[in-house]
Amino acid sequence: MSDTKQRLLDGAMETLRKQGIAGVSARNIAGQAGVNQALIFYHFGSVDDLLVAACTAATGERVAAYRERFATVGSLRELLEVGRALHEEERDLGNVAVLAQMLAGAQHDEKLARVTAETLGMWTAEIESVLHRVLAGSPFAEMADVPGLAAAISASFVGLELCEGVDRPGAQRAMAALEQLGALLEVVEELGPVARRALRSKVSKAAARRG
Amino acid sequence: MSDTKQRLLDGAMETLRKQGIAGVSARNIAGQAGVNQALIFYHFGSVDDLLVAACTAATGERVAAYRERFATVGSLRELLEVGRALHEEERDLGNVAVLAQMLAGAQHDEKLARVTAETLGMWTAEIESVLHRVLAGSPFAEMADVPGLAAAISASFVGLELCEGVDRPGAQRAMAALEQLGALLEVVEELGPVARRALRSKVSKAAARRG
DNA sequence: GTCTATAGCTGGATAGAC
DNA sequence: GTCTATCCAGCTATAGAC
Repeated sequence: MSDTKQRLLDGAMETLRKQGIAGVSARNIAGQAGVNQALIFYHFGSVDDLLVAACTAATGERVAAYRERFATVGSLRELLEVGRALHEEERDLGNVAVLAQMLAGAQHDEKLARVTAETLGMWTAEIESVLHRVLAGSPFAEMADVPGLAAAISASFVGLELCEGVDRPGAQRAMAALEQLGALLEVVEELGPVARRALRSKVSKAAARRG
Repeated sequence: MSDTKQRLLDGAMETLRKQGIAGVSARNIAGQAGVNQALIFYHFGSVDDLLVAACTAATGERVAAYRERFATVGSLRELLEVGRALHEEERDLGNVAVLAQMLAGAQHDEKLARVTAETLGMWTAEIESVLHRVLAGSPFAEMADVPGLAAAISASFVGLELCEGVDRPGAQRAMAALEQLGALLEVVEELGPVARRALRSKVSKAAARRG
């Protein structure tokens, strides 16, 4: 990978971070990367294609960096703790913001939508594998839709990041509330058989209502 | 309110809906509204100010329209059901998408950030008041941070909307998983005193860890 | 209040020198 | 591979006729 290509990939991410999807342009990215604007078209063909390439490359790196940390998680509470730490670090690095901006842009950009779905999928798959491990042998494992739960967690983090940008105290309170919910789930895991049966029945009924 | 001003307000929302925050421009909005582009500056001063005005006006209308429906909610499960119905309707109308685009734009636009925080706050306040009513007399009421929970629910809906744009099946599965979680909370509400004490203790410990 | 016209800028993208 | 120069479209915003 030539130095210029790498600088452009980094510059694209940095621009998305600092200026958002509305601020992405060939000139902004080239300025951030410290290279000539025309090189974007020489190396990547278009701004859109550079953005796609940059998102693909960046996410692979981040997920790999966190895989190790996810591997140490052994309970729901720990998952939420690691999740919060991860969210805070990634937020400070600006990476959750990048994903949020990608998602916003992807709503009206087919190519960006494809790569963003992949990016999101990488995180969700990581969360899902942790959930499977953490929920092994718990009453949830037999009734919960683990992939669905993983997707819900991903989505919530994205939403929290965006909300944090306009109301930081509110978002932090929301994160704390989700941790309370995690603590609650742990208690449910330790329920006796009667309550467990009632639980399963209720959840089944809810599933039936959805059809 | 003159017809032109109203057309511009509607046109701004419609543009945000159809083209996203990156597609917002005086020409796009005026085209959508079917009026001359220069009138934006005559009536609102700038595109940014029009956007702010439009968001303010539109949200007030939507929240008022749903207040009645929220008022009939009497349980957590019902809240999730109304929430899902509301989300589907608002999604089809494109209103959640508008909020998501506003949040994305607000990350790098001070004026938009202020009005978006207000918009988000209106929805969160509505959810919060329902939560207070629904949780009255339940074990949650004494320990849960209801405003935090309301903020978490708002944030999750925003995240789900964005994720739905790139992975609809995944987002729908996530929504279903959240409903399972709601069914679960209802069971917890019916716990006996022993489990309830254990629950409170766990949640307190989690709170202490957060410091 | 609404229009046309336009200034002045920034955008994507390309041609062609080196 | 990288640069300069440039085209043309689209952008915000204003001036001035009506």
